[in-house]
Amino acid sequence: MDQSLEVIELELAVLIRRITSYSTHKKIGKLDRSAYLILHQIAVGGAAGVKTLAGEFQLDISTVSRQAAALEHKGYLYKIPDPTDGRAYTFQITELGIKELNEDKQARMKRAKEVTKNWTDEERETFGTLLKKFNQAAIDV
Amino acid sequence: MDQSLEVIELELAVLIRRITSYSTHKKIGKLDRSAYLILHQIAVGGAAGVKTLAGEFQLDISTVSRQAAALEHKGYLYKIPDPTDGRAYTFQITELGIKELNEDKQARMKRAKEVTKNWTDEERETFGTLLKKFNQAAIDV
DNA sequence: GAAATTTAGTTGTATAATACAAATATGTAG
DNA sequence: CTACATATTTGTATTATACAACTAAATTTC
Repeated sequence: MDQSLEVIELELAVLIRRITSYSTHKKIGKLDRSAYLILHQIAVGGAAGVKTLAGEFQLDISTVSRQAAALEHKGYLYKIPDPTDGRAYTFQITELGIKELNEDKQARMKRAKEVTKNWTDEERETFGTLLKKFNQAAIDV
Repeated sequence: MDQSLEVIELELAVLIRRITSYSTHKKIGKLDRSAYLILHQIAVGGAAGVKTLAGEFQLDISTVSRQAAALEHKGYLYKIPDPTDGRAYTFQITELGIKELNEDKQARMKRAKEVTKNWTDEERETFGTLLKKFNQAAIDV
């Protein structure tokens, strides 16, 4: 088992390096990773406030506040005042936001497709499943 | 296949978020990811200059130069002048560097172990293999 | 072989993502 | 009503990074 753990920890470090390197050089679509995840989360989970989003991404509220404001500015999100709490807002995704999210998703899938072009379908399937499982488990570690 | 690619691209984005978040909050050992990868590379692949290292990590030479200088300052690396080229140096790892690298590796493995504590040995094995395969393929994408 | 060009590395500067702290405005409890 | 708590925004500092300018040494060109 230690053998596998050794591979996993090293390759995770390498993966982060590879992907962050890639994303600084060749921008994927118009969205950076944070923007992509925020739009995805809202598209899937519905309107949410910065506090909720920050919790989900384990980011500081101030960071998400700026990111959401930027997305609002670009017309991908709009603010809905909470009718029961004058301090609170939720962000909802716009049509343009959905369009951009989908374009970006296609670009990201394309990249994943290129990288895994010599893989079997089963390998891709398994990789996705294990990544998801890892992420799920990594929430509270 | 699109289904798998969709999972992969999303979970990759989430993974980066999780891990970078983790590493800003709970520092693993004394080494950040760059430092860890540089020490690992030199420990495994032998002494190397900043240009070589920068190529391997797809980072700018100036970035690696600073990182290597920091590691030298901490006593984890030392500089060896290239006898055939007065401009060039290679960095070699010190005993202290090896010690620190191993401690860090243990800490990283421990974290990977925690995250995958409910996995089967086979899943860990497969995950490591596919991560490695993905990284290998991602070099030239 | 001197001048021009290239190369290895360092240092200066700018940018972007982030956290933490302070500020604002609204809500809730005593 | 006053004090405290909460949701969000804004100010400031840090860090990792890239790009550009620089230094010194090597190589090429004439």
